[in-house]
Amino acid sequence: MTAENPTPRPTRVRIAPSPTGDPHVGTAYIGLLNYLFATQRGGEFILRIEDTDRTRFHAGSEQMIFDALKWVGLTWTEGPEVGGPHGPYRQSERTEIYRKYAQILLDNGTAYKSFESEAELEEMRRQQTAAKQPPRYNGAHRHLTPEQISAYEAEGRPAVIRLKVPENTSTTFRDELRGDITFDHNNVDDQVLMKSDGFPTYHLANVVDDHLMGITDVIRAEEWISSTPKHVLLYKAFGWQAPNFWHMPLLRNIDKSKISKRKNPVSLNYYRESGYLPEALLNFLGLMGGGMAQPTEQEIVSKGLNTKEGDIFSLAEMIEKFDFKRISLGGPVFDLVKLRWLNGEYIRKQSPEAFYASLRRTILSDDYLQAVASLVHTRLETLGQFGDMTSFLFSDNVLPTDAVFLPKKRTLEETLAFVPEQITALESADWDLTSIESALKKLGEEKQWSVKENFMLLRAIITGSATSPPLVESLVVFGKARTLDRMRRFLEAQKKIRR
RNA sequence: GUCCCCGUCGUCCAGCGGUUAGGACACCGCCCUUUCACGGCGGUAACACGGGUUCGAAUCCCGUCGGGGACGCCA
Repeated sequence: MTAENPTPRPTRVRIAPSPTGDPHVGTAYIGLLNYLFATQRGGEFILRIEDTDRTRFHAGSEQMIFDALKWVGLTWTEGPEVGGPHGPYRQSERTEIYRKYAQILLDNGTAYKSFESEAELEEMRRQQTAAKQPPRYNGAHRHLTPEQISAYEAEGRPAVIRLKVPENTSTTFRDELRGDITFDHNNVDDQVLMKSDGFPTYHLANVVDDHLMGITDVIRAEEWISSTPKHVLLYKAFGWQAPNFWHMPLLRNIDKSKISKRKNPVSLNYYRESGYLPEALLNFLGLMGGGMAQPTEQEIVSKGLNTKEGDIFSLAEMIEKFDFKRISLGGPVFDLVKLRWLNGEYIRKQSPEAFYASLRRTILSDDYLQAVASLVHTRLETLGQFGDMTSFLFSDNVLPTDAVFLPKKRTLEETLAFVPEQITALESADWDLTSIESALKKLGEEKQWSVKENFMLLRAIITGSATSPPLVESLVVFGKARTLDRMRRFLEAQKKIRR
């Protein structure tokens, strides 16, 4: 049952991000790891878009993912846009393929149709949870007769296709970092493989695609361990050789929970827009998990290294020295403080020309400066006032005093409780004038905050002042990632102050 | 609740049966300096706990505890 690897195949790995929002730092992390793995073995690193969830699909997301990965310096040889021999590389364009393979499973008895509605399933899980049972599909439609199936279909009831997990056995697979892991099938659910909308779930799609695309090694985050038995079962059901599995530790927040936007800037756009150098970010990501050997004492002496230089390395050095067998399994905390130090090291090492070029590429780009200029054009009397009016757009630390941000008729408590609501509203807004404005106004109406209170609070948080260029226009210029980050930092700062 | 993974300074890593348990970030002190930053020097700080195995355990085994993840017609 253990995945053996009798015939050596050329290494092929992939990352499979989902276009549901901003490009995620975890995507860059897993992307880096896959890239290193492939490059070290002379293999291929491919990019596949997992867009099978229509409800979470976000239009601009795919392009942002491409841009962000290129920004950090990763390149792939097959993918959407690039093409390749195993396309299409967008799962939404492969639905016929999944349908065909789902039918194979139906035919060979390793999957079955299931007709419960989502509401019924929800109720089932609710009862199980209430009874302190693990929530799990109860298998009611596992053994439907052909007649019953026809009857349901005649009724026009939508069906999903589920994996028929064999009873009274277990699945063992090898994790290349951890060794054998066994799951009793009592703890493996009859996972939905095809949704009623005709799209596959991740589980089916990733197995079919990985096989068809010749993926030899699946390097993904640890959160996938518990669904790996389902994938192994699928490979078996198809009679395919399973790839090797490498589960990487999860990046963590300061409190050790899985990294999340609530507690940590997680959008790669944030890092780009607030002036992190891509080499520094990549270097930092390479530090997470400890795949790089630290220099020995002799090396430090013979090469005249500063001790801290053991933490500083380029992509090329990672390709040369990164060792997957060295990866430590404890989830690393993504520590912004150390990232900032590292970034500072990179900035200090730049030539004056390179440093200036970096500024011109980001915080002082023509695009940015022009956008900022149009914000204050009619408001200043001398050009010298430009800085006075726009400094908040060029600062990283802006903190309003109570007197500035606290609305006259609101308590501190309700104000600090309202800010997270603003954050949530802005998170789901497209970043343009009308979307931002309507998101904020809608929230204000729901929560009985006047437009004035609502907007002045936000103005204070973002600009540090009660006077500023037009708020929403300023937010558009400042950018979504930085705006949200500033709001979260405001809350953090308040928490510290009040403690 | 069930299953799975993990457990060395606050954080990131080193250690892989015998070390005064090492480095980096952060923090503290001193030096450099018109200020700040950089830089230099020094310091505080960890093997979760309990049993084994062994002449000897941070290192191997078991248990406890702790942390995390998964349990979706999300990925």
